[in-house]
Amino acid sequence: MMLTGDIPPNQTIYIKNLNEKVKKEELKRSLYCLFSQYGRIVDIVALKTPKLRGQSWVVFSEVTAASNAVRQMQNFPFYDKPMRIQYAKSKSDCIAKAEGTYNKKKKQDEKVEKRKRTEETPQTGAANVPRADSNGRGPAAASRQGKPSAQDVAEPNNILFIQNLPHETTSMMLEVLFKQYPGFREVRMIEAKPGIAFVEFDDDVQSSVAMQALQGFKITPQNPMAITYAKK
DNA sequence: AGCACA
Repeated sequence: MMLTGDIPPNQTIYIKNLNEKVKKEELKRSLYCLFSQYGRIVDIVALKTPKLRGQSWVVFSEVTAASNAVRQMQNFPFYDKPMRIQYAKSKSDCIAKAEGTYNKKKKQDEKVEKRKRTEETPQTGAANVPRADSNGRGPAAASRQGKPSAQDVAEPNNILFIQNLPHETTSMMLEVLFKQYPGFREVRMIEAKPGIAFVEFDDDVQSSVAMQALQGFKITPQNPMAITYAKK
């Protein structure tokens, strides 16, 4: 159980060992899709600077959401690499700002302190790296109501389980909806069980994107789709 | 391996 080290809980999680080939915007979108099942996401930070590539911070509005995410998504294979998740070491700026405890001057001081420390340790060759990009807020904080409690959320996988469909729904109808998302494979319905369906994608990132996009979609006004990952 | 947000 060395998963989180001894870092105290934080509503921001720090993810490393991410696939560095994935472009920043796509990475943020996929992280958003994957982690929004645990709670409301306030911000996602990802930088591609040499020091920070392959890492991201996902900021939740609640510490409990972060805790569930740390446990349940630990080592989850994401773009072919297992995610390593910990709590972030410090509070995210966006949270400090919301709490009114953000202090710009203090931050600058901390930065020069850090710089000093790294300059004291002998550098092998490498000169100071000029700062590269740092744009991009995370995806807007959209929320979904009626979220199931995080402990009974099925493990993410490439097959979605759709419930609360009107009984007249056909697989053709669902196909039209789901095939607009990349990686779509097929819809499966069971004659004997109206109102539910399984939709398969090539991988769990793609299924997550579709889930996020179509969650709550109404085929009739009385039938908002309830999409979860299928149990294996 | 690597803890930022301007």
